[in-house]
Amino acid sequence: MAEPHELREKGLRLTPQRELVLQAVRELGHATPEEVADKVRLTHPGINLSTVYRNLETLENVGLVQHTHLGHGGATYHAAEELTHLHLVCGDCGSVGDAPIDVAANFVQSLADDYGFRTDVTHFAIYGTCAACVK
Amino acid sequence: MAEPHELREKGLRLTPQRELVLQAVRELGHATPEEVADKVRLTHPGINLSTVYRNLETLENVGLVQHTHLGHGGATYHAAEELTHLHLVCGDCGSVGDAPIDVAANFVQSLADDYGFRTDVTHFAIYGTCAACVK
DNA sequence: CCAACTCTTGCAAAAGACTTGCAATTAGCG
DNA sequence: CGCTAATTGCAAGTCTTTTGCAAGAGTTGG
Repeated sequence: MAEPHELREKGLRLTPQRELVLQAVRELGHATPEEVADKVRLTHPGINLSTVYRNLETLENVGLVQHTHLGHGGATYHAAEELTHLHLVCGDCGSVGDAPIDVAANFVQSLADDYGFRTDVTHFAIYGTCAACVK
Repeated sequence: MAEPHELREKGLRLTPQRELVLQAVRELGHATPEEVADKVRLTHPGINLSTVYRNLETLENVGLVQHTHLGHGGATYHAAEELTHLHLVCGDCGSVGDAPIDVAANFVQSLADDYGFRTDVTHFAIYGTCAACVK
């Protein structure tokens, strides 16, 4: 096995906690630190919440995960591979839908052209009312 | 004077604290609850922070102010009249720029057409890097 | 103008979310 | 195998926002 483990490639130590946190983020799609901790605890009950927070931060620094703000208070984490969509947060029912980034392409372009603003379109959630609640 | 004071029209009691909070939000453009409290305290030192929180909530319920998420943790409040622009939050320098809503018109339309999602474009901040920091 | 009825305020405590200091543990390297 | 530095667990701490409750006001009807 010549697979140097992605974590090591990033210059990180390979600890079970770290792997579990990354795996949990990937499996959950998007989740708060608390949810990640719960997920991890299913198989590894002893893990500490601050370890989860620190690992999320570390993993974000090396680009394996990323966080987004879904409106309320806390951040939500995603695996980097998954950041190919926008989040449509419904203020009524709280659901989080997805939409491909392309939908925003023109918008992003306009901001760049008119304001010189380089938009990180995956970082923010789009807030509104989902189709189901509009009815 | 047949002016029934906008607050009373909304069915709210007219208290000095309430007026001051509303006025502070209007003068500040956009501000966190903490900032509103500081502003109000300049002229009315005794006001309690929880009163500010409660009034912001009350004023939001009747539609005189509204809150937006600018990325980090806390909410930011705006006078309802002012919600005619987007917020461009720079992740580098933390500045908050404005852009007219029109820039997002196409984007909003696409989301409505393709996903039936009715976007509240003023509720979320646009995250990215401002022109100054891009350089 | 007064009394009664609610809505509001202040205060203090509490809850929630995240951070930090520190000692013990452990991964990675020679 | 043994060392060094990164990492973990734990506890305490910070910061922001919320909540319970009694005291204090704004309103309305009389």
